Amino acid sequence: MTVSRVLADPSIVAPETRERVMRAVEQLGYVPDLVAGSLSSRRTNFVGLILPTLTNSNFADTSQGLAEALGQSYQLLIGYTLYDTGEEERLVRSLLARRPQGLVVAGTLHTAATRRMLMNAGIPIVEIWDAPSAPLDRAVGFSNFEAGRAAARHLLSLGLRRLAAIGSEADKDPHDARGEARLQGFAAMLKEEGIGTGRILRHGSAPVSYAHGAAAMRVLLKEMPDVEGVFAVSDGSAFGALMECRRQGVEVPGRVSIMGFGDFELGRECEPAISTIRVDAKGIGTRTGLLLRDLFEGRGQETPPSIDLGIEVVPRGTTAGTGRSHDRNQTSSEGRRS
Amino acid sequence: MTVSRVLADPSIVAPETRERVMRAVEQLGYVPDLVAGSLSSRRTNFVGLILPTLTNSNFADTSQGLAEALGQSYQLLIGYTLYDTGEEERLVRSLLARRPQGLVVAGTLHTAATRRMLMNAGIPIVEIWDAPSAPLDRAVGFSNFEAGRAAARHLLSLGLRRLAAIGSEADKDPHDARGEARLQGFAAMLKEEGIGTGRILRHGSAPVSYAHGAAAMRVLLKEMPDVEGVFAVSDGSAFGALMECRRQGVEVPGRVSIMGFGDFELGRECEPAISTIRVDAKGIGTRTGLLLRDLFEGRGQETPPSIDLGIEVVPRGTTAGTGRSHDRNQTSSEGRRS
DNA sequence: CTGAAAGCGCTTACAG
DNA sequence: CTGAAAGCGCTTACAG
Repeated sequence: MTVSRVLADPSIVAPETRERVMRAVEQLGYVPDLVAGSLSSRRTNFVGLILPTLTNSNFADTSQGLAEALGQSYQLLIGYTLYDTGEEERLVRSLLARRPQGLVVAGTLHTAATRRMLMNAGIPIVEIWDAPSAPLDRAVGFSNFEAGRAAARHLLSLGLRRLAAIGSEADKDPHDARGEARLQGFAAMLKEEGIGTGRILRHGSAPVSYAHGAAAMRVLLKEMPDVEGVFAVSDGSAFGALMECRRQGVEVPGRVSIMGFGDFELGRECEPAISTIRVDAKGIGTRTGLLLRDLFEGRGQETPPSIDLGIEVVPRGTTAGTGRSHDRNQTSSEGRRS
Repeated sequence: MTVSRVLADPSIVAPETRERVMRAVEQLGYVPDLVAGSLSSRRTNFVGLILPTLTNSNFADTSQGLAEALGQSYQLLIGYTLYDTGEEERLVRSLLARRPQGLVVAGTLHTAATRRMLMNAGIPIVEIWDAPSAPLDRAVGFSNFEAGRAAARHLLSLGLRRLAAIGSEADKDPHDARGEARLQGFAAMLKEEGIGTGRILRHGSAPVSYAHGAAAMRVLLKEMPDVEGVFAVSDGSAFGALMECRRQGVEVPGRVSIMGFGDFELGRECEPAISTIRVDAKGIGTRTGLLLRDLFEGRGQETPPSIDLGIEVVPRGTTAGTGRSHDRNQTSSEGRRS
């Protein structure tokens, strides 16, 4: 028990004893067993993290941010759902069995059993990558619906009128609820402007990436050859669409403007650079980590349950005006909302 | 203890008792505490995974493969080193404290303390993403040196002679030992062919990605304007180099051929598609997972300590011959080695 | 087939 | 400032 004290807080042990213990630890290569420690102290220092996939630079950034903000004393327990609600339920159950002190979920959060388990877990639950007004417990994110609206508003502000959006199928099981919210925001904005809903193309299943964007663009160019502006629900998909245009000799942004989402490094480094909606992916992780540490230490009760980190429109090389812009709305940025 | 039996193996409990237990479990929402279970059974069912970074699609693929092969009963404990050996040591120590049953390391594996801890851990250690002839314990990967040689051989076979390779600085801490091995293999091949070592440009620090490739290419085009072929140590870097060429109006592959490494989805979907060296990133994870399960169950002792999954040259749109190809070596594939 | 006992390796009070 | 005792919630033999 004295060893335990030396390792936990050396200052409360007499210098001479401390030295003796340290020497023994060194010689034996003693590494304390945190499994036993966790059981005894009822603190595992685990934080569970549930993501749809890790092959998405945004989610990778979020988990890096979370790991950094939690610091060395907490260990992340990561699981992937592949956008499947059944898999998510299995994952929540097995993570909870490890007795994490908090659970961070960017999954689809669907089955009733999942919700019940989360509610009854007795630990802080943080839903990330969306900012619902009434989260299960807490939320850190932004409004995906607003992101879709902002994309539409930007394309409209350039004078473009024949618009489309590409995402994945919404009513199947793997499915991407956040991407769907962006599509709906996009359609809603067009409706507000009284120009129909545009063409909302739900193609293939989540997760969407390069190949998805290329395939969807191929379909779109065939069925709507005069399309002027396209919003893809992720930068990966936007990149695929851009490459498909290049293959078909369709000029971007000359003939069609393309707008992505997520501000991936890929889009910044691409030539032309991809116009996008920036979200602070790493910041979502960092903010979540800080919130959890507060909650673990009994602080943070006054933090609002839903934290909205906002979005920002970033116009770059893949969008351009038609010349006939009769724009009422010239803003290129949503700014920060909270 | 009967509850424990029902949950572990229902068949050994009388049907009636079993039913009673199941009903109670259901009603109470009982989730067994694996922390206590682990301590008692001395099996945590944890597998530690140490990666340089998750923001690299290859490593993300490897971890997905590993997770799938290990299956539901094992939980991955993931840590990032950011290519820093000190961070790696800290990570190994804290992972070992969780008493994993196996440890998978794609880190840089540098400090003496790290090696000592790994040797004394008493669990299977699998080094991945390289296949050294004498691993610490076991290894699953391929030869990075051979990958570099293969890249050089491919560029030479196209008749290109003014060659260069771009990677990151080798003698600092963060540094990428596997990327460096590729550079050295590249230089070695050129030497074998008696045409010097080419220009080996070690620029910036690991990890290398899009922006790195662009910056390195900028430097290279300035100091070696007549360069004919470039090997980048990752497809991310190759993509950045390709974009930089486009910005500067340098035709690829017309004026300069570019070759990457890793066969990222990005390179396949890019236009022109990036010539690369394919490694089976997900397969490395899968193979490692299967090996670990064998070892956990007392099998797999006869498996060779070092498993080489081989590499394959994949010529695509960013490399083309000069016309003056006096190639002795037309092979476009390394095939599978073991 | 089921239950009582011991113990996994720590931490947390509690004495001294 | 340091040590002896109890206990965290399971699993593993061992009896019955």
